[in-house]
Amino acid sequence: MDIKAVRGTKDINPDEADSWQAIEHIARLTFGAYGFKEIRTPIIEDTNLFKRSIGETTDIVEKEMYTFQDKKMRSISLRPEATASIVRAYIENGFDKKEGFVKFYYIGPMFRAERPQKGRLRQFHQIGVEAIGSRSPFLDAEVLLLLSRLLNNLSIEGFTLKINSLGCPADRDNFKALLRKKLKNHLKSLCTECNRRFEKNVLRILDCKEESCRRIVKEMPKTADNLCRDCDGHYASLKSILNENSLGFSEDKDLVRGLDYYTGTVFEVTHPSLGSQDAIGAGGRYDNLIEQFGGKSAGAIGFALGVERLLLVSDPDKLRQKSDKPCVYFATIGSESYKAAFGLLERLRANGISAHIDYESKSLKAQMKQADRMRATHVAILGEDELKKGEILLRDMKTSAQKSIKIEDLLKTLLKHS
RNA sequence: GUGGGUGUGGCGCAAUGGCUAGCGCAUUAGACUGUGGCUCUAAGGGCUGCGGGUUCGAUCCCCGUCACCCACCCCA
Repeated sequence: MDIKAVRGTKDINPDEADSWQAIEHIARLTFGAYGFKEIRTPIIEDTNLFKRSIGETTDIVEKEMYTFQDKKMRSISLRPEATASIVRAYIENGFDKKEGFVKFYYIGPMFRAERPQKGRLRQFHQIGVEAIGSRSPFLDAEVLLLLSRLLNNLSIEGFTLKINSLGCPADRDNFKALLRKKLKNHLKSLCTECNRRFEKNVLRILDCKEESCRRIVKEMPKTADNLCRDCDGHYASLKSILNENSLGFSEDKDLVRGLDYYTGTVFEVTHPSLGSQDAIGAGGRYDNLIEQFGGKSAGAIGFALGVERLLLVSDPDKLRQKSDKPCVYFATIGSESYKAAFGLLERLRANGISAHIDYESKSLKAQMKQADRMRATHVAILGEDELKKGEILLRDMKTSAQKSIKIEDLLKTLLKHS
């Protein structure tokens, strides 16, 4: 075929979909325990929503969005992330005027037109949470505890949680000015990219991986060391709450995020097995965003996990919940037996038992093989002899034990196993 | 967007400027006339990513293109 899935997108086949469902299931249970409720927002949004939240000069908005004009010439974009949509929905649906404080989670596809790489697709999927309506450091702590709990529940090991604080917008402006002053004499030693960043987004220089830049950055002041009293107190409280609750983390004073709306606490979870795209999740506070969009001023914090990246660091066997529910395969010999067995399928299925049959009149051996391959717990063998006696041979595939039972007792016997 | 690598049955990989493009796994069938996993035997399955060029002849060499992988970048 000459038509293929578009660049950076892929199919999730049933085998893999099992793992997806497991991740989503575990995530929903974990979120539920922490009081988060699902919210589903549209995949397309007004382009301005992203321009004004993520920031016009960020790479995401500048060159990675799927943007098009609809028939009325409105600029529409596929969402590159979910926080902006959720803040929009929070305000548009009046949550700021009602309960004020909400905990939302979401699961769904995001779109960024980047060059595909391992762990980086153009349509990728995120699982995330947003808690809106509080500035308490206990909320920061809870969200981080939730993040860590979720990763544990997913049996993911060996990750690192890094945290930092950027401070309030005023802190950030002061810090940017301070940083520019200190960096001014070093411009010649910084890479060309950082020279551009100096004007565009000074904070990013702290993040540069260039060896020469890193040496200079090492000597630079840190955001977390230049916080106002409130922000410093908030950050200190968060750290002590995390310690009191035994959550391991490491402080990374150079951690900055690429989206403009972040303020205060920021964090990132990385996994060493992922290579260069090593962030499996990240997030932070955005205490200014709700107000900025015209809502009632409210603190907020959230994170997002990349599902494809979670899968890369997950063990599919550990994810797959071992179901001990019976799964019955009907093996038949002869057309009369087949007809009878076909009718029995319905009886079992109506009672929630997974039941299967072959459609190609294969040999008994082939049917057994098929049953084995689909991990059936039982095979119900029905031949002309059994049919005449009104019995059926029930074989337990684990123990290889089989016994003849009355056909009408089949359902009862299987239900005993579930 | 930049640089490098790869592209061969469903999957993982060989091979050579020239005879019918091989192997492992998987699939199907048989050995075992009504019984899965192990073993053995056999069979089916390929426009060698796509397009062009060089050549008597290209899977191999060259150019383009597409896709994937790795790094940069960015980020989840």
